[in-house]
Amino acid sequence: MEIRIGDLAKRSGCEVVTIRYYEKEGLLPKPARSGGNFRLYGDAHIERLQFIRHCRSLDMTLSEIRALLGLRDNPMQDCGEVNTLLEAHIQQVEMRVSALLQLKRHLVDLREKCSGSRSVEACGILQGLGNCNCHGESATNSQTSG
Amino acid sequence: MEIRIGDLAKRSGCEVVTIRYYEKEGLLPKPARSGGNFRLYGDAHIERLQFIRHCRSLDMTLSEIRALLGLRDNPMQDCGEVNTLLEAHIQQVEMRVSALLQLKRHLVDLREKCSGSRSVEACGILQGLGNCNCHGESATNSQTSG
DNA sequence: TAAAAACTCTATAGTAACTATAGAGTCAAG
DNA sequence: CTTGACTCTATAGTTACTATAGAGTTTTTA
Ligand SMILES: [Zn+2]
Ligand SMILES: [Zn+2]
Ligand SMILES: [Zn+2]
Ligand SMILES: [Zn+2]
Repeated sequence: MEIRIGDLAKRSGCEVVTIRYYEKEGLLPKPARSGGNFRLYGDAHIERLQFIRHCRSLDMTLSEIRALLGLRDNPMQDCGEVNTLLEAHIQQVEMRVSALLQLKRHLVDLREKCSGSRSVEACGILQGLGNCNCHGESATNSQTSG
Repeated sequence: MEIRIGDLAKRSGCEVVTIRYYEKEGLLPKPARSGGNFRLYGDAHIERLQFIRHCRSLDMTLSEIRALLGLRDNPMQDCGEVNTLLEAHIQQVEMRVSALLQLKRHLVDLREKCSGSRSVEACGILQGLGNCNCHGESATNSQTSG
């Protein structure tokens, strides 16, 4: 039961180019090839790709996923590392959420500063963006982007 | 009162290379140069960079910031567009937060599935990552990354 | 005054996880 | 036998930077 890359893409909800990209990155093993040099995938590939996509839908990085796949490929090990990785990922998500919530409070504050349609020059939003004391004194590099 | 790029970096909490990058991207106008070809900045640059950094700390993209700077540079306009842009940004943040919260519930679910230290092969976490029905039937491409 | 340290310059490549494009080859149907 | 759908490789672009190389400038120090 061998399928081509387009079918694998449909089954996994993953674009064809992305599958080739995962192969290049070493997450998916190189599949067999047909006479015409087309990739041919079997059940193991399908399942592995679904695993990867599931992890991606949980916002894990490819490097985290690589680590999980590595553990999965050595099934005799203790699963403590799996727990550690998951725990670290949960904490990252929590931190990101609280950063975004703080950021949103700030944005909503800013929105209040415009009391209707007037000139850009007088708009409290742009003024608030220019000279702001909401982060403390000087502009800090408290980046939250990722 | 002209300062060099290193001083501007210190004042704005922004790296030197980033300042040059903003110049290349057209967010900061090209400054005057000294005899030795060093960039020389004045008050207008300092204020403009602080504006940019403030917007960045609110997770705005450079393209959003470019739009705001464009409005700021034409002060006679109606400020409706500023409001629209801010509103759209707030909504993006809200969507990202709710996506992350959903994701976190999922991760916490998964964490429950391991009941202590055993082999990777038997670990409920890895099994949960492999065959999961939590998103519905097949893996959907409900990506939340950005 | 000369050497050393600190700063600045340009240009280029790398990061993450893809997406888009060009140009050629393969396969099934009409 | 041609059309269309699919696949192949290789390369460049995306975002907002970061890192590096190699050279020139300014300031500090001996
Ligand atoms: Zn306004
Ligand atoms: Zn602020
Ligand atoms: Zn376990
Ligand atoms: Zn799941």
